[in-house]
Amino acid sequence: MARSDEAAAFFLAVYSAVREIPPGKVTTYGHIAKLVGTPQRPRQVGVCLKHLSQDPDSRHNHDNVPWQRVINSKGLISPRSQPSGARNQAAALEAEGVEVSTGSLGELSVDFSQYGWFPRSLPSEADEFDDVDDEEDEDEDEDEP
DNA sequence: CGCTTGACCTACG
DNA sequence: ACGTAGGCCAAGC
Repeated sequence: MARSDEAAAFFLAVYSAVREIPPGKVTTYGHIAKLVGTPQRPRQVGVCLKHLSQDPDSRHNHDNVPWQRVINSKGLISPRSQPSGARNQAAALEAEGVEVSTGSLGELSVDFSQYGWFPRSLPSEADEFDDVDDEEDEDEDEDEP
């Protein structure tokens, strides 16, 4: 198995995981990284999405992968380098029905307690989350020794 | 062909 | 609660 294939598999895994995110919900890069089996490589997830947005001809693009539903662990949208991208992502999230709060510095924050999609119980994703009532469905089908 | 940056996260001080 | 440090891999220069 060549490393290139591994990388490609990682890309596909990320796209697949992101695609699993239901509309109106958001998740973090770290969570996606865990879902793909690489909890120690959240950056690559972002890299995948970045290339994804510039790959309209590829099998995976904006229309196929809801990259906008992926944000950082702080509950804030990564400003990439310019607020344009983050702002666009926020707009897309709002279009999905996700409420995005804008800070004075132009920071876009999303409430995980409301729109956070987290299959399987994950450790402290955020800090200030005491009670999270179950509302969505949950599936467990993997194998973890 | 090698160094730097980056849509990040967790842990430690 | 915030700042710093370490890790990890790919794309860009």
